[in-house]
Amino acid sequence: MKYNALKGVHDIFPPDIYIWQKVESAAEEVFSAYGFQEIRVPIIEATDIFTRSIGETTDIVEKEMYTFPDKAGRSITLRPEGTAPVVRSYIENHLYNQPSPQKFFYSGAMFRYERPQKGRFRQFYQIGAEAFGASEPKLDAEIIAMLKLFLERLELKELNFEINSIGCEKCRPDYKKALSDFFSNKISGLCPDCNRRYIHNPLRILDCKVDACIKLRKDAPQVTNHLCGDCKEHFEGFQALLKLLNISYVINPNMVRGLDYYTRTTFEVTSEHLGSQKAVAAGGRYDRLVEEFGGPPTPAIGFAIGMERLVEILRNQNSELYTGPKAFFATIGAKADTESFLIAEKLRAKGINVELGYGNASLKSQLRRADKLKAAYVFIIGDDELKSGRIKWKNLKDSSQGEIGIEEIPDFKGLN
RNA sequence: GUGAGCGUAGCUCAAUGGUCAGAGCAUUGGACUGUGGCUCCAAGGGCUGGGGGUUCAAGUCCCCUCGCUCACCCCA
Repeated sequence: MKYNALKGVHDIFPPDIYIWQKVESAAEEVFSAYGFQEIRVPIIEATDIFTRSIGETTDIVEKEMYTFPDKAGRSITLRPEGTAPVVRSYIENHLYNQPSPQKFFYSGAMFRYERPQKGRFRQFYQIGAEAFGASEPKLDAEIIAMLKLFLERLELKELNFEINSIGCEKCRPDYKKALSDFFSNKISGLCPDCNRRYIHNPLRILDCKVDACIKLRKDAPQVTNHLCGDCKEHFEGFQALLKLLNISYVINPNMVRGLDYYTRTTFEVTSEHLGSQKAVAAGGRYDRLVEEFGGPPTPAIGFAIGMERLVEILRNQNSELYTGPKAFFATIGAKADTESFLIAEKLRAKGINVELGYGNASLKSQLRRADKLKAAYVFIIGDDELKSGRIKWKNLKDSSQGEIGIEEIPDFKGLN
């Protein structure tokens, strides 16, 4: 019987795992500098948490969620995204009673039942950040700056920052109507998908890739021209700060985010080094969501980074991240084997990476393995060495050799 | 859910319908009885994704199925 991993899920192991670890530690480091603290929320939640936040008619909710009844018949869903659970936690734990703004980051697996393709999987990982309790554009700009610093820390290049504002509950209905009016006499020219979009979410027509639709929407009203006074002021304030920070960006008025809860600022970071799924990170404001979830009115903003997409880029530009053991003990005979085992324990207790020979292998094959592992030093212990108490060491990089007293190994300069 | 491409050794790939399906790399061992890399030698490793059909003969042609990949939809 041969078992395979399920469609759209993947094992992560060396050498890729080193890239993942590098990304995770960079996130923790950079986000902490901005006052974000880690939060860990469950992978399963009540289904309502997602249907109500993401939107009943979005594709995620309609056909992509892993939803099932638990043994008591409750509807459970594997989280398809991270914002809703964090919002739930924020309210449930009364975190709004802490000084505002409260900032959190998280990292973990998300699940969406989709056909896999490059940069898209059924179980995928996101690093996300959410900040609650401040509506100023300063927070929006801070979030972008943090994302940029994080990406720079990883030496990612050739990334595009796109921003937009999709207004609030006051101005968006007007814009939606203007858009519907504009397309009302063009429906027959739109692709079948856009005909559906026209009914459910006319905003989506704006990012259709069909040529005919692109032509028809050329003179469509732009959301940035339909913002109310407050939203306009917010968007301009946001941009002014980005300019002060020397962050280059483009306004993409056609950028529509897929989740219903977004308000005002939305943004996306894309890379040309990916396939069709080129968004590495994306996010936006969701000033109404906390209140809709039964919390106090609380403006908020967040984003998520697609781990696999990030790793995909890093894999093609990163040098070797693996470092081998500092010491390798090659032994001849049972007594030497035991002796090396005891010395290794002492070194490991000091945090030194030590590897041992196994399985009665010949000295030659032990050295070969040490070389494959990229060990820095090999210590050779046989009967002669045990008798004299002088252990042979060899530097595998420059082939230099020498001897050292068995008791002095923990202080050997090459290991410390 | 829709469309296209591809499935041969751990990996990358060969093999006009015709001997026992091969090579390079990787793995293990040896040449070198206690010194890695380089070189040379050898070994292990395959239900050619699975099933059915055509044929004297199928890795190769046909059908079905499963899987992978890419794209659409949508999204990180």
